[in-house]
This record gives sequence, C-alpha cells and structure tokens, in this order.
Amino acid sequence: MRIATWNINSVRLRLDNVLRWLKESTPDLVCLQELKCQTDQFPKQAFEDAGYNCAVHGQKAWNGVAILSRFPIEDTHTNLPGDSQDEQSRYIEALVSTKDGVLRVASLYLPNGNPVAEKYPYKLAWMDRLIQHARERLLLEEPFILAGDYNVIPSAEDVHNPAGWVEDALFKIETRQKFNELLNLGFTEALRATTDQAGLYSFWDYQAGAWQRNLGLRIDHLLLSPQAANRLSGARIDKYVRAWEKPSDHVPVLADLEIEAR
DNA sequence: ATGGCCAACCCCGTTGGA
Repeated sequence: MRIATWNINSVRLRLDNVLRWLKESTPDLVCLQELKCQTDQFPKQAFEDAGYNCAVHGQKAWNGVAILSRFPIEDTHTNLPGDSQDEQSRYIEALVSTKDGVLRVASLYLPNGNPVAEKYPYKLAWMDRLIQHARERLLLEEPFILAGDYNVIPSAEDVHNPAGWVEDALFKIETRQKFNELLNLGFTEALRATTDQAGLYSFWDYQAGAWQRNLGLRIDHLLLSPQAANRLSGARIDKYVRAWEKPSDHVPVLADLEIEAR
C-alpha cells in the first residue's frame, strides 16, 4: 500500500499534473491540501475515472483538503475538534477498509503562522488541538496516518539556510517543540525513519529562483501510528514534479506500508 | 529568504501563501 501527501496549490489548475502523477506513482491513498475551491467545485469525476474515491472538505478561494482512496471510504470527519469558531478547511479524516482491516488517514493543512505577531497564536493553538486529537485517536490502536502540509521544518537539516529561519513561524523553537510533542505521542515520521540525509526538500518557493538554486524546505510529512510504522517499508519524495510545467510549489511525499492493497 | 512568483476573486488590484 502506497500513501502520499501533496499540497497542490489549486486542484483545478493542477488537475492534469495530478492525474499524470497518479498514473506514474500509483499511490493507493493521496492526501491533498490547498484545493483552493469549494467542495462542489472539486473535480471529483476526473479522480473517480482514475479509480479513486474522494473525501473532500473545500473552501472558497483558500485552504481545502481532500483524500483520494482506492479503498472504500467507510467514514469521514472534517474539522479538528477544539474550536467551534474555526471556519478554515484544514482537516479531513477518513476511515478506509483494506484487505488487512481498517486504516485511518487524515489530510491536514497546518497554518503557516507568519507574520508571527499576527498569525502565530492561531498556529500554536491549532497544533495543540492536533496534539489533543491525535492523542485520542492513538487510543484506538489502529494503523493511523496523519499526513499533510505541516508548515514545520523539523530540524536544521531540513532547510537550506537554518540561521536565516530561526524567527520564522515554520522553524521557531516553539514550533519544533510542538511538532516533537506530537511525534512523542508515539508517531514515526516516515521519511526520517528511512534516511537521515540532509537537504531533502518538499517545497521550493516560486520566488527568487528558489527551485533553480535548490533553496528548499522540508515541511510536508507523513506521521505513522505504531500500528502503521511497524509496516513501513520505504519512503521518498517525488522531487521531479517540481520541474513540470505549471508546478505546485510543493511536491508529493510518499510512504510504502506492507498492507495488502485490495 | 525576499530584486525575481503564483492563485483566487472580481475589486484586474488586493489578499494570501511560505
């Protein structure tokens, strides 16, 4: 079973890219972020024609998350508990049934948090809500994958110029501490479980020739519950799609688990 | 990491992204 996360920065504009990548990388589950469309504008038919069921939580203009699944989707939840006033579409969770039993997967789009003076409190509060929710989900002892755009650079090896990022909401010490708090509940970060190589990035800014100069960040992650981590067999980043025409500024991050696909 | 971008919306300049 192959699972991926990808911030696609507009699903409608990126549809051809995503369909091409689905054919080439053959994931069974895909967590998408930054759909930038309402739920009823999501190109559901195109993904169904490609063999995927869809769980979608859209929003006008910004945010929006979805899960594509080759497995039947048994149940979905949108919104992260803990703030009934929060109207941003940044979380969707689905329970899917595989040949080996149920698997729980979440697609999340964690707030960026910049500028810090204005938006950082929302980011930290959102992370606290995520930690609380994840803690409850782990009690179920299911294979559970928390995948998405975390807007968190976990360590200095994950950014081209760490010194320049220490005050940024993606790399501030409080951000990394909260990410570690989440990991320490018992999650395994899929890519880091397979390699300690520095300079593996999942995002390159459109500005300032960041892609051409390889000035990237690793901010998209797959967190695995113990029941999922026990079956991890590999992880990788599909960096090559960043060189395609009309690319997203993020690329897919993937993990392979020894779970029967169907 | 800010000289250089990109997307949605309708206001075709403004807002948001990272």
